[in-house]
Amino acid sequence: MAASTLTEVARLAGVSPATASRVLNGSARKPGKDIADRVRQAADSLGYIPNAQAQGLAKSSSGLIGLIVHDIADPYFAAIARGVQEAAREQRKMVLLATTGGAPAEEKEAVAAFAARRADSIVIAGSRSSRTEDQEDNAELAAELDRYCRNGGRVAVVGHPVVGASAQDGYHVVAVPNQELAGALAAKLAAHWGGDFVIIGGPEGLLTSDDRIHGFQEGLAKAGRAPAEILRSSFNRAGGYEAGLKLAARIKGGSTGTGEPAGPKMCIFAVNDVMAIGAAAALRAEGLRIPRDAAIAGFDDIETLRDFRPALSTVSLPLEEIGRLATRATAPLAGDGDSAPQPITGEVTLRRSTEAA
Amino acid sequence: MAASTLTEVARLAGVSPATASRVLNGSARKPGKDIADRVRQAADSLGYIPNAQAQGLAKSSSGLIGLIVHDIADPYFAAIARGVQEAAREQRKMVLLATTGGAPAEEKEAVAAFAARRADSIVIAGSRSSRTEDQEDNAELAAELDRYCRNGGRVAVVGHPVVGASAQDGYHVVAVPNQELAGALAAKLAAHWGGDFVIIGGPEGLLTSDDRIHGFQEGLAKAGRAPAEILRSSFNRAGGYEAGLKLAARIKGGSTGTGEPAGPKMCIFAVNDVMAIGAAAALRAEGLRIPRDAAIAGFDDIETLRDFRPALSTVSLPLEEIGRLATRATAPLAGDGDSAPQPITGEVTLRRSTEAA
DNA sequence: TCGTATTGGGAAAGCGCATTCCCACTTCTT
DNA sequence: AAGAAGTGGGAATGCGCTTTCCCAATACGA
Repeated sequence: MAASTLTEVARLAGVSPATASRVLNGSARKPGKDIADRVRQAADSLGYIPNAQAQGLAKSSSGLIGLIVHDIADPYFAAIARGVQEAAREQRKMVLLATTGGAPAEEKEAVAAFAARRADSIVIAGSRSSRTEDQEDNAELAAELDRYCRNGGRVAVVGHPVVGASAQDGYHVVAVPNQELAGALAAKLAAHWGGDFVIIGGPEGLLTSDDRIHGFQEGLAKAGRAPAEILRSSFNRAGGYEAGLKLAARIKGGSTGTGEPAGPKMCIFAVNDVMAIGAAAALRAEGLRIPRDAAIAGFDDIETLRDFRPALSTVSLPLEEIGRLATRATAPLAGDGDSAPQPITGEVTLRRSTEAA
Repeated sequence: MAASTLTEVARLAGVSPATASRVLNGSARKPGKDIADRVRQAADSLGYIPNAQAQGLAKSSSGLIGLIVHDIADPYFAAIARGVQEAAREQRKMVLLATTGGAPAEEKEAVAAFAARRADSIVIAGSRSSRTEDQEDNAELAAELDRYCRNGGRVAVVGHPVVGASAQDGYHVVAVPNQELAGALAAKLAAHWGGDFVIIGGPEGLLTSDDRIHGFQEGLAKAGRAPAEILRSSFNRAGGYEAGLKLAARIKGGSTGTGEPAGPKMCIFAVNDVMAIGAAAALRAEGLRIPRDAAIAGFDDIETLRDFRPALSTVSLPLEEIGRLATRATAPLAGDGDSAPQPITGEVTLRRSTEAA
């Protein structure tokens, strides 16, 4: 038994497919009440479910929102995804998910796939890369997005515009003030932390990471502090752990042999919470304690990580809201309010992990 | 400028649409090399992207996999989603996401929506409910799934079969041995824990929760221990916290006033990690320490929570693998190996949180 | 009363593609 | 060398739906 079609419903109800279509799937013209009832009854006696593909083909709009993330299991993206999902529901659309690991080439594929499915809009989350090795892929991604936009697609990207994408109609950027916030964090930290600062960053060229590093250094400078040393590693827990190990060795190297590290305590800023947690784990594994032996701060304020002890100082970002806003920005009706910059604000949240002993 | 169509490509290449279709979108018949090249060239000079909707309509299959979860931001589901996503990629399909908060009525909606989009298969993660209030919705969900299956859809459900769904062709269940594992956890815990056990469970009728509770009690019984008291609350962190507060009061109630709780220490089993973390946070907020004042164990071994201190004893579940297997089970080719039960195995993982002082 | 709007339903033409059938042509077979 | 088998391309149909256009029937004003 194949799914029943509109035509079958129409036949059962004794009307034309056109009429059936009009009553079942919202149309401007509303057929008479009696006829409508007959059709509706026929429809659910047959268990009719409209074929969205056919509908999409006919009115060239699919009711789909494409979401591109690096990794859906990363709580950062998961939180954004929840927001997107919520907004999608408001718009009565479904979300199509693509995970790319952050590679521009994959992102381009995803955009093409979304375009193929005639997704009404695309939301791209996740850091952009400005590495030279990604340059070509970025260009292709930009081209793909361009074409998608020109064909009436709407796209919103979280954080930075795609490198090389021309600002276009239907192209929105939800700007996240990474730099400012990192600066604010540095300022607050500098206010009651006398020691050196070290930054654990992602690979060079990861815009989000670079912005946060940059902002942090700026904040330090404004506070009259020397710039922090920068350790680069991968943008995830493993990267944080690895960097943490290095720092632990250094901290212990200055030890006086009493088991107590010597020298001024170090304050570590990891460019995201997950890395910070990794670094903290490494320190702990090396027998160091936080904040006794070193302070540590992250960025994002991931919900799942809030129960971590010592509580992590970080910058709270309204991730879910970001997802929601990005999605709403792509809603057709949002267009008239035009590209009013929806301002995302975060908040420096100091907790136990950076308390001076 | 609208997206270019196959016909336009064909015209540019000077061939018929049929030929163009054959060369561009895999067909059994391969046109001559020279013609193929011409077509391909025309295609990418026009930036042709096949319209997946039209393709789907024509061959009635969409290349879509529907995934139903309670909440994508819950790390449990996020992990499963990652597995699904991976498997989908293997099958060169995209995943369509629906979040339902666990309500059977919403799940039914989601299935209908997936059916409308002609998703090739549906993966349902998340606990089933057997509550009487959900009975009706469950029946409707089952009916919807039934219909979907009869129309050639394939579905896999993680954990328990949907209540009332008839075992059918194309209907797979990825069974998770919650009960056995909970029993094994109880056994191990009982082996070196003399005090009382308390279970923090989800609402009654949540099958996953009930199974874990049941299995735990069984394990206790086999070890010759009295059954544990059961506290019910919601299946998330907040629920765990709430229950933890109650338990904290109880623990402190027995206090001798020295700040040290008196009486035999209590071992808490929360039916999932997130609840366990919530409970632990509550105890800590009340000034209690783990495992000094109480032991606590969870279930799932959520990756993000592994850095939590004291390290949480739990049952490791291969969440990602579960998602992968569920998705693969719905792959057409997986059908010939028939419904060979893919056995999921977990592992009791004892860590610091249940160490006797 | 006739003629003009207006309403309400049906017929038909796509939407963009896959695919079946058909036809012209080449390559073996005996 | 003539017919059979095979090859490679095009015409046409249909997937299930929306929508424009058309037509009959009713409503209205003069």
